[in-house]
Amino acid sequence: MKLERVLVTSAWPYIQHILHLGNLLPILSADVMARYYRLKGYDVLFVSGSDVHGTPIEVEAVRQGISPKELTEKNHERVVDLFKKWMISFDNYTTTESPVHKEFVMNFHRKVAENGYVFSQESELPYCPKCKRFLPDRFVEGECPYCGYKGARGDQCEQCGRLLDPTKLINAHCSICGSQPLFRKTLHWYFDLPKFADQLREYIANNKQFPDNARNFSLKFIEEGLKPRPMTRDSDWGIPAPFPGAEGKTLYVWFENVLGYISATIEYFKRHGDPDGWRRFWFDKDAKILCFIGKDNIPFHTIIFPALLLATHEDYNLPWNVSTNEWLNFEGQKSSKSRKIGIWIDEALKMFPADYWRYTLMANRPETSDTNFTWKIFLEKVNSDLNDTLGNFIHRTLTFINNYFDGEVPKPGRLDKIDREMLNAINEYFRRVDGCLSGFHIQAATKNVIDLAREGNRYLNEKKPWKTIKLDPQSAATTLYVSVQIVKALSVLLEPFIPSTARKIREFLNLPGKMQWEDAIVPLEEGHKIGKAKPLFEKINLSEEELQEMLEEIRALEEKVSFEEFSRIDMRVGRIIGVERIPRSKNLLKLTIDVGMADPKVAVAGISKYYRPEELLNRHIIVVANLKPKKIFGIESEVMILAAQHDDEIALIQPEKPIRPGSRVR
RNA sequence: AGCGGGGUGGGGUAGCUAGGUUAACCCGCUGGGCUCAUAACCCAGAGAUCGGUCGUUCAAAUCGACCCCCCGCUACCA
Repeated sequence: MKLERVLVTSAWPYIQHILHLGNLLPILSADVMARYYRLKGYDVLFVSGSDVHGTPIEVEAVRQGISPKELTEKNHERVVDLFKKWMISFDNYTTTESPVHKEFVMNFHRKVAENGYVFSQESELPYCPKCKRFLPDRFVEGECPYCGYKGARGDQCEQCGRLLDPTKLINAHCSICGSQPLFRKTLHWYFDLPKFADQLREYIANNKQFPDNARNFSLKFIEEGLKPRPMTRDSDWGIPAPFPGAEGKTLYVWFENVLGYISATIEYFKRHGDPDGWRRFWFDKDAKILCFIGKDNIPFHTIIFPALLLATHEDYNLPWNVSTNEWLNFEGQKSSKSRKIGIWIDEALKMFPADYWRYTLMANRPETSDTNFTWKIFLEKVNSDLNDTLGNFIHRTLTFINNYFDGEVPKPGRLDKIDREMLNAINEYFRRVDGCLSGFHIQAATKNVIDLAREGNRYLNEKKPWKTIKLDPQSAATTLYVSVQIVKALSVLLEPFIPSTARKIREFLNLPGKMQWEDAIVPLEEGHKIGKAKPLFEKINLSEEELQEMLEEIRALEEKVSFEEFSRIDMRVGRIIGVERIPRSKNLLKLTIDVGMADPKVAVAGISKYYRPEELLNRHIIVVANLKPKKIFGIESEVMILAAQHDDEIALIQPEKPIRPGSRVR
């Protein structure tokens, strides 16, 4: 049998902020599908990355008073960590600053230009003399010349809806600093999109997978007439435009971030010592490119990206499907960082485990229309679906087997009609979930998984093994044999959606961590020993209001450390009385530090690249004295020394004059 | 303004592309059952003529026209 090959991608998030739950939808959807395909044994690669270029990021960096590089490196690191906690199974999550990406993009566009699809043209654009930058239309604000609305943006008036031009605004000002923009002539490079109209129309019309929202939108878009698209920006932060005469210009983000799908594939295979491996995904005609995006990204994925690929004349695979989700609103309103509407992915995990959110988001995934996240829905999904229906079914089944059958899958007796129907139903639900997922109906797939657990509960109630165990033990054995097969199926079927929980169930069942999709319907054998079950979920006994308060408390904590919290950190002056290198480590020193107590304390510090042992001896430094001890390289590190770090440079924090070791720092 | 999507029992979500059995499912509500299990589980019932009007048809939630309302997009908010 030929191995199916799928490249799963999710839109590259802008990371001027941490993402909110809505931003996570395409990523989470892609993860569900990537996990599903891996279980099916397909050759899968799941890639994405942080989009670190673009004006919103520059503006946010200015606001925070740091460079775009600093801002995006900081956020990228946080986001990578968060995706791990959300169990997003990326094979490669990179950034648009990756050298592989930059090099690939520049070569790519050189080719596109050589093929004659790029031309330059002069235009007058708004320029802010104070910010020293050209302003994208939406960063120019002023009075609408039609309706007089004061907050109109240069691209459109939000009041009357008319399309505007920054030159038309009355009292135009820069939305960043408020000063009056000048109009300056500048040369830009354009991508000759109209040349691809026919090919694109055919590509979109013939694509059977595209969801209706993506197809209709795109066809309409082409019908209305494609226009050449500006590819360059007057900005330093970005990828240099590789066109002759375009020195000092960078590529507009939408002409490089979508190419990240390719460069991230290249980067992955480079790292794995197979530099040509990426071609199997991008050129072999049986490989499929599957993109997950939010609906605002449709034209970039169905029009611009395919057109760019066509412009190379290299026969790249075009996206096989662009699975597009609608918006997730929060209690009826759009998520907004500034107005603090919505839930951010770091906050969410401080409230509840990732699986609670993953399930709620996928069970309520906006597929045909915008949906709402409300605390009411969250409570319903977690308490009712996960805890009561799913969790309790698994718990009652496994507990029964432990209590009455010594923890062994019982030997079934003669199967009656109900038993046979139940076993058939497992296969039926397996097929349904499989069908839903292969058609990208993720919401329906979650429903069918939970429905299987519901069937299980119904079956148990009908068979009443707690009665038959006394009157007809063989019947009880049969019932639990059947029930545990449902649990087995669930332990696989749940994997794409709530992987941590699925893994826990397999641990209860003494099954390996890695399974195949088809294993869901392979019965556990009689006599198979299972473990003790514990509740999989915890019911949330909070009201909607209390949940909102909990979120706000978490948010408040994030912003400010209370004095009490700060006071818990016991910082002391210490004197270094012993230094030794730790063998086999690259950068570790074992420091013995006098902190004013009878016994000196040990700190393992990663500073041997920066300081020689003799430089450190007898120095007064600052330590955190009440840190939880941690073993590093087999040595118990009891305290932590403080140092400032910038890039590859570090500086130890020292008291400004000698003071008795053990003195408190506050 | 144009375009796209949507308006389905009290709340939520399917169904509509290929019109046709009693409009499905979850939550909630009412009544009952069970006691293995996580105050869980199961059964039964009430509750919508599918935004409105007109039309096509033997037959429309499903197709068409018009209208009302909501959301999104319109090229730098998933």
